[in-house]
Amino acid sequence: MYIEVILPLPLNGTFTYFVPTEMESQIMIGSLVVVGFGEYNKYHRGLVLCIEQILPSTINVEKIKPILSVESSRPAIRQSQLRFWQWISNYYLCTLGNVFKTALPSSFHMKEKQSERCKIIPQPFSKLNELQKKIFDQIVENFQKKDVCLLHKNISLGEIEIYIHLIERTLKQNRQVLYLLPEIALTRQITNHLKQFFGEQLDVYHSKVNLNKRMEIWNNLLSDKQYQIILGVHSSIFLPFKNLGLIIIDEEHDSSYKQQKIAPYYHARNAAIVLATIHNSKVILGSATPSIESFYNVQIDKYSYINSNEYLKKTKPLPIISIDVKELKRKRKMKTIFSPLLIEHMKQKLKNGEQVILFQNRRGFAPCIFCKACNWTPKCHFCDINLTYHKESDRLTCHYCGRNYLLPNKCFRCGNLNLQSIGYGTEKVEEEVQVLFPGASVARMDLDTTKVKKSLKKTISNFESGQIQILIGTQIIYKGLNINKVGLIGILDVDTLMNFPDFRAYERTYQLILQMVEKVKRQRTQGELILQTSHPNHPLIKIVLQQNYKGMYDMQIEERILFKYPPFSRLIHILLYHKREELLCKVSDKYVHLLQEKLGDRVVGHDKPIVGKIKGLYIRKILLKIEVNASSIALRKILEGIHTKILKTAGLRRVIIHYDVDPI
DNA sequence: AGCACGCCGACT
DNA sequence: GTCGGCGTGCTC
Ligand SMILES: [Zn+2]
Ligand SMILES: [Zn+2]
Repeated sequence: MYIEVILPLPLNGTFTYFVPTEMESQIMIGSLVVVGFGEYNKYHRGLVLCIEQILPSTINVEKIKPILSVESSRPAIRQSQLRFWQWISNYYLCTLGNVFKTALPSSFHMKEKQSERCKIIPQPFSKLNELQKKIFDQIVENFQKKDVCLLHKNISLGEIEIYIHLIERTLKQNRQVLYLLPEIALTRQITNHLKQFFGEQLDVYHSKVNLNKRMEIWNNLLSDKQYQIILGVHSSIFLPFKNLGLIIIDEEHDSSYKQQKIAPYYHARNAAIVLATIHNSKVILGSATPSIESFYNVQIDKYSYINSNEYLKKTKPLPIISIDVKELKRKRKMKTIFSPLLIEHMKQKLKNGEQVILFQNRRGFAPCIFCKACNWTPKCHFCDINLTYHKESDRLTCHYCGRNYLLPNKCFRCGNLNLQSIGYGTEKVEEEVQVLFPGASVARMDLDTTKVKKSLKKTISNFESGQIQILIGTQIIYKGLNINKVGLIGILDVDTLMNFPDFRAYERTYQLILQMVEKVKRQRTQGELILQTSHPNHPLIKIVLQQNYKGMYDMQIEERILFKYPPFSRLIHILLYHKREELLCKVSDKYVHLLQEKLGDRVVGHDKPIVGKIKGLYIRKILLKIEVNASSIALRKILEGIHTKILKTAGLRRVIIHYDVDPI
């Protein structure tokens, strides 16, 4: 007996192995086998894709090796999952081996915590209030017509109660539920809440859950033992569900849903919607700031829509103040990075016993230092980027490769001793706060402070208990920080957020600020937001001040139409990496040429990305804009053809090629 | 991807 | 002489 297996490698196609007679009875399609691969017979786990009694004539008999053992005779995946894998591999332009590798719980990350297993007696469901009931009924009604419903959340809605009732309804129909969240840090609260009602029926699945537990969840789902609820992050879309009835995708706008590290670079929200069609399942997308894409799908009647704001009586909007720092600088009133008004409000809030959060999405002390005489700036030797000065470690650090450098005492180019810094990160904010508010207890929360074990948890609990008065942080403050006595959030530099060179920058900025607004509104304390910007009259700032989602959408959708950006096209980034820049340019030109032959003006451009070199590899980026209704299989064939052509060309073997479909 | 083999320049 | 970077072939 011979079998074709998928191996967890970025190689196209399957590999043929021989099955010794004594193992034949254990082999089924979907079984897991252990095989030796390559000259050293490296052990790999393989998935049986098909079984043959006779050897296919295309392969040399002598090459064929026997399998070493059967790891799992029972199929490890369901038939429907294979179709899903195939879709992922075609759409996200990767091999089935890539999908196989990410889909199965791997024993790679061995550092795990013990999962606590406490018996909980399920409580009766709490009753929905009038509004929640209304929305629940509306969702159920919408599901009759459309499979996907976008729920535009509002803080006073209490959507979790609605979700709980929808879950219960689905379980009653003997169908499974997948509840997706963008980040592990957000699962804890929801777990605790859901456990109260669903007890053992709920399982949590993500990479911090220990491997045994993950295997147990996988096997339980395979053996039809119970109908259950899975709460998890992106990877849980690969679990062997038998019969999904509902997928809840909460915070659907969050870009963490997009896998960035290894192929397949899938978007879990979009993939989950495809998974839902395979299962004939319903989908709820929840967000207070829906993504442009999802809201557009509402406009074209693909998704149904419920705006909870329409059901609620108008509450007083949270005060947001914008401060014109350009004007203040001109009048020389910006003595620090804080405007006088911000300082005034901070003093007031602290006097009231309230807390203050200062947001600056940049860690370190200064993002760039330069020579006053000749403008020289220290750069990373391996990356094309300025080094960030970190005062605490007194080093220059590259944020792309992590290398540290000693601080130069003079300019390397002209020897001048006068080195200055421009811009500011959280460390500098912290320092200035300590000068301005000498008595206050101040903490900083960024990648550098949270790298230390348990320090994130400690800072969070110290802040929540009120011991910390002023918290300075990067985006990390979104991770599981509950606030209840915050009187003021100051966004110190809205301009860098807005001016980020990406067509989604305005959408992101809006979402980031309005998510803060939602956080502040959730608490009893009346809070406010202060935005420091140089463009107080910018349309986006005005829209943010009005807290006008539709305004943001209208403004953005116009731009998307004009420049044919998503949702009016599909973007694909082809990223080329190589050590030598000249060679890379040549490949890039050739690649573009070959692409243009087949795809014409869908090849929009190729250039150096903002950071043109990372970890010693130069980078070129080719941008494709593809029609939304184009066949991904046809496209895959074209790209595959060009890919092999390039790699077969003499001298270009070592070029690394990555496809990023629907890049974020 | 990851490994071995073989080629060529450069360094003790 | 030999070490190491780099191109190439190959994995059932
Ligand atoms: Zn200089
Ligand atoms: Zn670097």
